[in-house]
Amino acid sequence: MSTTLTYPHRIAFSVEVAIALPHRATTEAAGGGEPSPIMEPHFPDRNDGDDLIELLFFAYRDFVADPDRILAEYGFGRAHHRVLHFVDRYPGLTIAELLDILRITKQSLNRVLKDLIEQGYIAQRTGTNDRRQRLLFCTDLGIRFAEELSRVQMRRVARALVDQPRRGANDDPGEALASAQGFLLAMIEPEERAVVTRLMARRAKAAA
Amino acid sequence: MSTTLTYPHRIAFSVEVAIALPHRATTEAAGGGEPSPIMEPHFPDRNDGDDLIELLFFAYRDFVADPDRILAEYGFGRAHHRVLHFVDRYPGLTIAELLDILRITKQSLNRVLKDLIEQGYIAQRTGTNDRRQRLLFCTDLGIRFAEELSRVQMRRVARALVDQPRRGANDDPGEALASAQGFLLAMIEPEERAVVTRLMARRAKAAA
DNA sequence: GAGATATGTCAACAACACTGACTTATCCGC
DNA sequence: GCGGATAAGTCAGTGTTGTTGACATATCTC
Repeated sequence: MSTTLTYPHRIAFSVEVAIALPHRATTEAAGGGEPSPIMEPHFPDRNDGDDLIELLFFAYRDFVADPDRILAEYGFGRAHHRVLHFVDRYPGLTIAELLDILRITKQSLNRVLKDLIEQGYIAQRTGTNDRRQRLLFCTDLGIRFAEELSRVQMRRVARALVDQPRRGANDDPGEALASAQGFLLAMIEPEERAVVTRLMARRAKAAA
Repeated sequence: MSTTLTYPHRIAFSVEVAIALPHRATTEAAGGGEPSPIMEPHFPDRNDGDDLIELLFFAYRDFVADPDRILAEYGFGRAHHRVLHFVDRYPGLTIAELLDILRITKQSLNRVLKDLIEQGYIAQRTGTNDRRQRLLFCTDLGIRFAEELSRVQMRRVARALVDQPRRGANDDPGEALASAQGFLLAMIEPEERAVVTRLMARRAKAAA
């Protein structure tokens, strides 16, 4: 069986220019007299940066539109999805951890969490180490719902890696995956990157 | 002057597995009898897809947090930013075009647009070809404000391309830019990709 | 036992999206 | 030039999701 990869849309705008400056220039080594400015990376052509900013907007717009359609059928919103997703993927998450992930207030979280608990998608258990904590878990119903929502987003992401226009010899979707993960991770606030990787490592560990 | 590129955070989770299937398998060519299923791309390891989904969430979360801080000082919100951004980058945009970009209702747009017009950031001109249209332009004030908001996002994106962990020989930030643009474009709804590239091409043309 | 911490809750409010209905100005085809 | 379609503006009501501020309860830690 022969298969063909199709690249339906090639990028029309210029991508040839590179970032001129590294994150920090090591000018300190040169001499002692000059002040040591932190060199900011920048785009030689502003349009490149703007294109990326806009593409992120468009990508996210369509990325959330998929689950939104399903959520509407259930009478839930995006906020419910986010909670369900993280509880599904990180069983035993505490309220405090969830608040730090979502960056919302306790009151905002509680509203949607209460909906999900009352309707049987999420269950709470008192922490064993610390009985003040409420550990969050998905019920079977919750797992199935999370799965259904995940499916459409997974499909879009997988398709993106396949459809993604290829540059030169870099023709491997595994490369595309690593590349996309690297870029998105680097978009996260630097001090927060370790927090995110640690969170995700937790999942990898649980699977093993 | 010698410079060093620093790669502060390497990805800890596995990225070695590839997408198994192309967007559409051309099984139609083989025979007539079998139904022709549309083969969906998928992840051999679900965790890879989930990681990407979560990274997109975290990246977007921090990406919008930058301008949000500035907007709060001006008494504006995210919705104002989106309008200002697109009007700034695509002068002469019509209401209908803006609605299609933002995917919101006329009423939602009007509320924030009115704020921006009243406070002198955006001006309207009646269309010349079609006098029903209201063409949108940024005032000098609007351009400066858009620039200020753009700067922080541009900084994050440029830094991401430099900080992004490199895979093998692929050590060029220009490559990283093209790669990120390709991925994000491919995340857009397929029928909409051409619309977006056409929009962006408009800007490239205007610059020439 | 005292203070810190994790969580839950009440109330009010703001931003931003929605629907539905209606108006005005303009364009385009006959 | 008339009539229907189209671009835009507006009024009114509603829902989701975020916020602040204040306060209660249970539990941990010292």
